[in-house]
Parts: sequence; C-alpha cells; structure tokens
Amino acid sequence: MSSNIRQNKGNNIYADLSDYTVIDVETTGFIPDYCDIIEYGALRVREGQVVAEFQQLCNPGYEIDSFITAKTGITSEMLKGMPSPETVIDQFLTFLGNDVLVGHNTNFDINFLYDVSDGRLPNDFIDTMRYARHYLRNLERHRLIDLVNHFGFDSSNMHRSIPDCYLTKQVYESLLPFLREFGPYKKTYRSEKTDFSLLEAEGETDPGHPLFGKVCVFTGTLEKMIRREAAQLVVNCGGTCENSVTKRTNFLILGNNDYCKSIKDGKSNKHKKAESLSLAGQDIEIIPESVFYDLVEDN
DNA sequence: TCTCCTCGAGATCT
DNA sequence: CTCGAGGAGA
Repeated sequence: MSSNIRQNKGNNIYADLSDYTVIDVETTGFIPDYCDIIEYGALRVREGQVVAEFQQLCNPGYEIDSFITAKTGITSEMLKGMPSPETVIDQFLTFLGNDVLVGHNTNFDINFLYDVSDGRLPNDFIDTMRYARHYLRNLERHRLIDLVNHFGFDSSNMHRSIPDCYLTKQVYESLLPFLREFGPYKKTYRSEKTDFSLLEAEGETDPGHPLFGKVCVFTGTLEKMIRREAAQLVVNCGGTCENSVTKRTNFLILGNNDYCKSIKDGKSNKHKKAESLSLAGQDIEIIPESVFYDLVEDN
C-alpha cells in the first residue's frame, strides 16, 4: 500500500462532541510502510463518559527495537503468543464504528490503521495537536506531554495506548472551551490575516508615546510573534498598521527575510520603497524587530 | 485590493 | 504534514 495516496481517509475536523472514540496505537516506528502496530487502544465515549475500552497487544512477527521497548515498556517477550495486527484490525474497526476519532497527531494513528485495514477507515477525526497549536500558540511545544503538563494532569503513566487515550480525552475536553469561544480554525488568506483596521486598543493609549498616531508596516518574518500580535501592540500604543509602504507610512519594521529566494540583496521591495521615501524627506523610520519591541515596551 | 500560488521553517507520532 | 510569508495576476 503506497503511503501517500489514502483516498478514502476522513477529514481532519473541528467539532465540539460528547460522543466519539479516542484512539492511540503503539507501533515499531514512525513509517507505516516499514513499521507495524504492536498495540491497539481506544475508548468509546458517550455523553462525555467512557463506556467501553479496547486494548490489544499484537505480534508483528519480528523482534522489536530496544528504543521502542524503552519508550513504551512493551517487550518482544510480552508479544509472544499475541495475534498479528492484521487479525485484530476487523475487531478494532467494529469497535470504532462510525465514530469521529479523537487523537493527538491523529494522522499518525490513522495512517497505520488505514493501511492495515486496506483503506476501510473513512471516519472523520479530531487532532488535539492541531487544536493546541491553534488555540495555545504561546506554548513552546505541543506534544501530548506538554499539554498534559499545561493542564495539570498526571503524566506518570504515559506511552501505553490506554493511558494515553485517557489523557488525550482530558486534553480534548480542556481544549473545547477555546473552540466554543473562538470558533474553528479557518484557512485565511492575507486579506483577513493582515486586515489590522479592526483592531482596538487594549486599555488606554498614551498621546506621548512615540508610536501614537503613527502608521506601521511589517516586512519579513517576525521572530517573536506573528504580525497580528505585533499589530495589536502597535494599536495599544495608539498607532495603526497597514500592509504596504505608502506616503502615510512612519515606521517599517524589519523581520527576517533570509529565507525568501526572490530577495537577492537582503532588502524587500517594501524596504527599498521605504528607503526612497526616506531620502525624499518623508517622516519614515526603518527599524529592526528588536528596536520595535523596545519602542512598544516603552510606556 | 483580493485570490491563488510557491517556498522554507518547524513540529509531532513510535 | 501545517503554517506564514511575499509575489503574480486579475
């Protein structure tokens, strides 16, 4: 089974559910083409309560690597006499039924299950990692362990399928309030991402602040935050943000543009335009990101 | 101005 | 894989 064509896979969805099934599989490695499931795990949830569990160790037919044993605690010895992954998949699919499947980095589990079931896995699924990356942007990392710690759950018993399913359920429930408040993530184009005109100041603005009444424009990738967050800081100081350098522009904030292949001399088109406007006498300053943060914090 | 495209960076699962 | 960024083209 080719791993990059999984036509009948379900969709990765945003949904506020109380009936679903949590899944987690342990495997011999990352790549479905070369690795196998060694443990199935699932929890059927109805009205928010676990009403059934499915747990089964499987023997892939070869010794498993020591680093898998170190990670999961599953040894080759434990798998002796266990059924093969292929002989368990039908029971597992029956357990899943038509439920939406909840997991952490669910694509990983789905791809293994899809392949071993020969494509009989059309269930839509929910990925708590994706939710967390969207709603908990301030977290440095979004591994299951990071979310478990963030929400204050007990992480002492991780890396087997059933305990991880329970933790994933708790994490999903903890992320639902964010979904309710902010709505599902929508793929947005720049027009929405960078429409800063609707931003309102959080708190009082200081007319004496250097950014008060000033028009700011960003170029390049900011190191410390996305543009919308930086734009909010500007608005909090009484300034506004726009998307292109014009005769109104007072500050151009330079992010990192190293990656951009089309920029050959280290300066973006916005940068060049700002320089020419500056030479023409316009009140425009070109400042690096670090200076920008000093400015907005100066209040 | 708005939409579509491409590119590079970074992250998660065992 | 997803996401944010600039740029082309309408």
